Amino acid sequence: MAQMSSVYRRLEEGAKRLTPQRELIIKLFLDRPGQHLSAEEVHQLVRQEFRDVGMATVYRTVELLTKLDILRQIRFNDGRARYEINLEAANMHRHHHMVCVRCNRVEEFQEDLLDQLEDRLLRERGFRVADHELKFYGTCRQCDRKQSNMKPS
Amino acid sequence: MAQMSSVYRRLEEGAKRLTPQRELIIKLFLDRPGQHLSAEEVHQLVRQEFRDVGMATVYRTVELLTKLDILRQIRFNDGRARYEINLEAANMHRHHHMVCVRCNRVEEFQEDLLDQLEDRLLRERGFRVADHELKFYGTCRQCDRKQSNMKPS
DNA sequence: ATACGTGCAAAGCCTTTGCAGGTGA
DNA sequence: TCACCTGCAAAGGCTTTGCACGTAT
Repeated sequence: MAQMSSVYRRLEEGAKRLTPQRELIIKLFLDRPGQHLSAEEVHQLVRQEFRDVGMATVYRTVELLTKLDILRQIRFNDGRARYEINLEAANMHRHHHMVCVRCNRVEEFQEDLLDQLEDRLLRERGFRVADHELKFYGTCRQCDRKQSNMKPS
Repeated sequence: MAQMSSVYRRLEEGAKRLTPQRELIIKLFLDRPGQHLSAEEVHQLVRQEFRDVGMATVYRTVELLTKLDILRQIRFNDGRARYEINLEAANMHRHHHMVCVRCNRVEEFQEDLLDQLEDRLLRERGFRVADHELKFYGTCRQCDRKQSNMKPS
């Protein structure tokens, strides 16, 4: 798998070892492209295969992987950090998030629209964009329907 | 001041009292449009005029004001919540943020570009956007210059 | 041998909550 | 009076750190 070897390479370049714990955590994310796991969720999943992994290891690993650009940290407004695999480094398009404020599900969408905006920020404001983050909060289709269905009653 | 009376009205509609502490906190934000204060910063500022205000009051107040749409909660990636006055309710344009990853300064910009995107999300995905949030991370003009100046050395 | 990694427990932030006392309508 | 507010202290989450013990090179 091309993604895997790229991940390994980046670990080596960072002079870091590929331990079983790290490998498992990386696989977790590779198996779930587009999922946004909290440290605790990662911990639970890892434990299913490896009983005595500590939270500290999970935190240290996701921090490491984020520094190596293998993961990306996201924060929705629930106060806890979440992580997703950085597919951009694997030549995928950047994506953004739609957070349903009723069911808390997170959907994604692709968008290139921001490129022109970033150019403008550089020209007009001298701000050189390295990364961006776009989130929509609202109601997803299902929740929207439920709400409509309830109105007649 | 038109903004003030609108704020008072919203407090009353929420059946809430305008205590000295609350008034001070609101004024803090009105005096600093476009600043993003953490609870602790608010606490320090409030204390300059009112020695014995507790953190709990600050937290309870910003939570209340956020529910009343007087403030808006934002989270940059430093783990703590920040608050800014919601000028939209005072008929100002929505704005977004550019966070400089070197000096941590936060600049703002206006943007309407997202409207068409929101329309598309509704049509194509059934997602009804209520709120959105766009952040750019990068280097501001000053930090960018410093970096360029250092290269020759 | 030596630097790196790990689990555990403790400590550190930021934030929320319980409570007894105070305050405004 | 009575619901609302407050400060204080304690408790709650999430996250980081110290430490002694492993482990790969």
